Formats: sequence, C-alpha cells, structure tokens
Amino acid sequence: MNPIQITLPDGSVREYPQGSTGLDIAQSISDGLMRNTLSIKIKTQTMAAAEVWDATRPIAEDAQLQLLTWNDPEGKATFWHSSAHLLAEAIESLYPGTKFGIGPAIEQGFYYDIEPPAGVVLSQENFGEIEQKMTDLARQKSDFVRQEVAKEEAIRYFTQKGDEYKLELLEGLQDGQITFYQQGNFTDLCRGPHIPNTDKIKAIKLLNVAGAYWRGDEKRKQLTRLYAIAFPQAKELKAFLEMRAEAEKRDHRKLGKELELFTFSDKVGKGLPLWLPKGAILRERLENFLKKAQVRAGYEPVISPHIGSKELYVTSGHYAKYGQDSFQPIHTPDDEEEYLLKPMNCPHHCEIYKSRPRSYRDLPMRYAEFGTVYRYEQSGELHGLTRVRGFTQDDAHIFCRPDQVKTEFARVIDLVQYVFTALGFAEYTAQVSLRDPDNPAKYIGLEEDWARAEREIQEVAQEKGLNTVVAYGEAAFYGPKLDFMVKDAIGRKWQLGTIQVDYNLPHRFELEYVGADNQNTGP
RNA sequence: GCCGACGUAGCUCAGUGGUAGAGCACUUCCUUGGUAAGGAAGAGGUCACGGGUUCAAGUCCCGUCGUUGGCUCCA
Repeated sequence: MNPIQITLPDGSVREYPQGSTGLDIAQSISDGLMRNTLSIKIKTQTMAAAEVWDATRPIAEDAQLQLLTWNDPEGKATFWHSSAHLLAEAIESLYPGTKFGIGPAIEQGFYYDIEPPAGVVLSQENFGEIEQKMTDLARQKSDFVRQEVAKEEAIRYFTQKGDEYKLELLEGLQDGQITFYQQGNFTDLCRGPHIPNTDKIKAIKLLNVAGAYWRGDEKRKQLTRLYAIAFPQAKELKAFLEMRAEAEKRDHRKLGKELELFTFSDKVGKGLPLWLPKGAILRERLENFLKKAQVRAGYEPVISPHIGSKELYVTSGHYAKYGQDSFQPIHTPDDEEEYLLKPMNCPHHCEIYKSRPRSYRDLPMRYAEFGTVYRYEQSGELHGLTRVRGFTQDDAHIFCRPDQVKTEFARVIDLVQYVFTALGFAEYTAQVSLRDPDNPAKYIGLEEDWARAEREIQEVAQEKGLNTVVAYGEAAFYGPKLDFMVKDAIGRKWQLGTIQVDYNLPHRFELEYVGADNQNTGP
C-alpha cells in the first residue's frame, strides 16, 4: 500500500499509511490532541468541497485535513449531534416503542423530535431520569460505529422497528449513500459524522420540551421535541447555565414589569400593550431620537389614520393575502361600508404620494411615520413587546426612480446602522430574504422586477460590508427584503428592521411621475 | 392555531383533600443624619374564571381565559 500525503492547516505535509484515521493522525501529533479530536474536516482531490468526517473513518487518499475539536464550530456540532443520538438511546431505553424523527445539532445544543408510545406524555418532570440515563449510557464508553447500508436493508430495519418517520426519510435517499450509526444498543439512520465515543459527553442538561410539526408542516403530525445541551466538561455546563440565568434577568418582559414600563391587561386584550408613565417617557425619548435622525436623512413626516377603507387593501393586494386571517372589517351602521384596522402604512403613503402630480425632479420622496398598526397575530405567537397585536412602526416609504433604487437602499442601510449603533445593537445579521425557488406562485409581480431587486439588494449589502445571510423563501409576497435580525437577552432572533423593495404597490396604485421626456412613468 | 407547562397578596414564591402563608413592598407609630436602616402594630387574597367529583377542593377531573417554552405564521 502506498502511503498517503496529509496536508495540515499549517501547510505541513505528513505521510501516513493508507487507511489511517483522523485519530491516528491526531495521535501522531500528541495524545492530548487525539483525546480532543471530535471529527475531521477533509478535502481530497475527488471531493467537490470539504466534508466533515468521523475521526475514526479510514482515509484512502491524499487529503487536506483539519482536526476538529470543541473549539471549532463544526467540532461542537459533531459533539451535539452525537449527544442527540445519546438522547435517543436514552429515550428508547426508558420509553420503548418511541418513534424517532430527526435529531440535529443547533446553534446552542441539539434536539430530537420523537413520538413517544401512545399514552406517554413527556414533560419537564421526565428530564431528571432522561439526563441520568444519558449519563449512564455515556459512561458505558460506546463507540459510534458507521455502517454503510443498502436501502432495502435500511427499509427492512425500520419497517421492523415500526419507525414510519425514518422510513419517510429513507424515501428521499438514494441507495448507496445510506449510512447507519450505532452506539450501544441504538442504531439510527444518519449521515454523520459522529464523535469517536460516548465517553466524551460528560455533562448533559435537558432544556425544554415543545411540540414541533413533522417536517415543519403544520398539516402533519406534531411530534415531541426535546431540546438539550451537552458539554465535554461539567464546568462548561455550569458556566452555560449561569450565563443563561444572567440573560433571563435581562429579559425585557421582566424588566418591563420591574421598572414599570409597560403592562398587559386581559380586559384590554391580549397582545395589546399598555405603556406606563415611565415606559411612555422612555418611548418618547426613543421616538425623538429617531425623528431627528430621519430629518437629517431627508425624510418628511406624514400621518395617517388608524383605519382605512377595505378597498385600500383590496387595491394593495393585502386583503386577498391576509384578509381572511386578519381582524375582520369594521362595518358602518348605515352605508354598509367596510373599514380595516390599519395593518400597515404602505397603502396610505401611496395615496399621499398620489395627492398631486409628481415630477422626476421631486424624486426621491421619503415619507416617514410612527404608524400604529394592528395585526391579528396567532395567539401562540404573542410574546412580550416583541410580538403583539397592536404596535407602532417607525415606518418610511421612499418613492424613487429606478436609477435611484440602489442609492436609496444604501442610504437606508446607513440609517439603520446609525440607529443600531446608537442603541447598542452591536451584533446583528442582515438577512437577504429572497423568493422560495420551489414555490414561485406565492409571489406577485413581474419576474424581471424581482430578479432586478434581488440582485440589487445583494449588491448593496455587499458594498456596505454587511454580515449577510441569504434566506430563500423569506421574501414578502410583493418583494424581496433585507431584514436586520437581532438577538434578545436569551439568544432568540427577532426581525427588528427591514428594508423592502416593492415594485408592486406603485403598479397597483397606479403611481406616476412625469419623466424628463415629459412622459408619465411609475416610480 | 398546535403540543407541553404554568396561573395563590402589588412583586417573588411556599402550601397536593380538612380554619389561606412567608419575604419584599404598602399603612400607622417608635428608633435612627446617610443610599435596600432597625423595631412594633396593621391592612391586603371569591387561591384566573366556570362547571364537576367529595362530608369537605387552592389541592382531584373537565371546560374557558391568560401567561409561558417551542412549532407553524409573521403584510
């Protein structure tokens, strides 16, 4: 057998016998490194991109290789994914007959979606015994064993086990690329990779239990999702829990109550916040700050009413899209007119634009309003002040010529960044929300407009050096967006600011301006 | 909306079938020149709401409302 050449991240090249594993290579450097190696990142000439592998998987050809430890995000992911298998093993042992969905690693820990046997309901009360079982199983020092399986055999295995979810997952997989992983008495359909042995998992904490629809589809069965986290050292778990406790103290709902900023009343209605005097003062200061920033950025204030004729929203297209799932129209006593509580300010601003003829010289026009809007959010969605049924948007609409879109978009980014910086949001991501390529029917408007807007958003975001993430399928139905996502005290992500391109409303409202060529055209 | 949990004094919570409790806050009085001060007394609760089981329900069961962890949704 010919030796293989392994290139390490520092550029050094070492020779190993063919079939050496990541662990062998780690050991050749130091025993400590071997102990800490969780998985490896490997790139051979035959691979299109680097892959993360088990540290125990034999390497057959020359490769660039990186040993992944707890300090690498991918190493952590491997660790947590393996912990999810350990969780599943514990569940299967404690509650035989449980069916398993999927169990991935997430940003902070991992989860497993399961369907306990009929009559068994898992709640926080079961956490203790599950954690104990996981700890016991981890101490049995089981290897994670990778096994390539023929599809037919895989189907047989899960048919016999009665695990319809795994069978459904198998349907989407091609024969020849199906692998099982086994540790102890538990075997799972899994692409991997995994850590070498369960003994690395030293500290385990189940965090919460929740319902989660199978494959994220609310029409399908709801499984039980167990969230948990695990660490290679007990002290890391302790630090994690302390950090979490500290974060909970900073939860805005807790502070809002303690500092007497806002409250809710069942009598007023859920999701409808009441601002207490101290909160109102705070809010006023914030609004004044924002108004100043808007004036400096060239915005003009406008004000629109809290209700609008249903026709307004039929024109905008929002009624067709949200009408049935919204607060229902208010009826006038005599004339059978219908009005909607204002769910957004856009259509009103369009009508303000339309109040007189516009010239290309007028553009861009920037209208800003602290517009209070009402939306019928699903009851399970309500959350403190971050998801409510009545709220005030710092909202603005810019009417501009096609050649001004990019510049204006960039200016809005500048404004958002200025405000975020001033308010101390140091860590945020800019999510480029684009169409779902698999579901084009969801969107209205012209293909060429969409394509252009999507392209321009990405260009501008890049020029501004934003920390962007592209999210397909997250666009609004009328246009792509740039969503600014911030995290709350306990690490949950929320959309705080959003910049949206809308070629649709100007069409629908028949907005126009007189161009340099004296022809009417749309902004 | 869905699955799970929770709902007791203004706040944080204890109380799992037998006369509603604690700490803080509040009221009155006393003590005390110093940033969560001490002492005494006091007031404050249809135990979310509505049914049911029981001799007896804060406690067990069902429903409703609300909150909450997620899922789905998010103009």
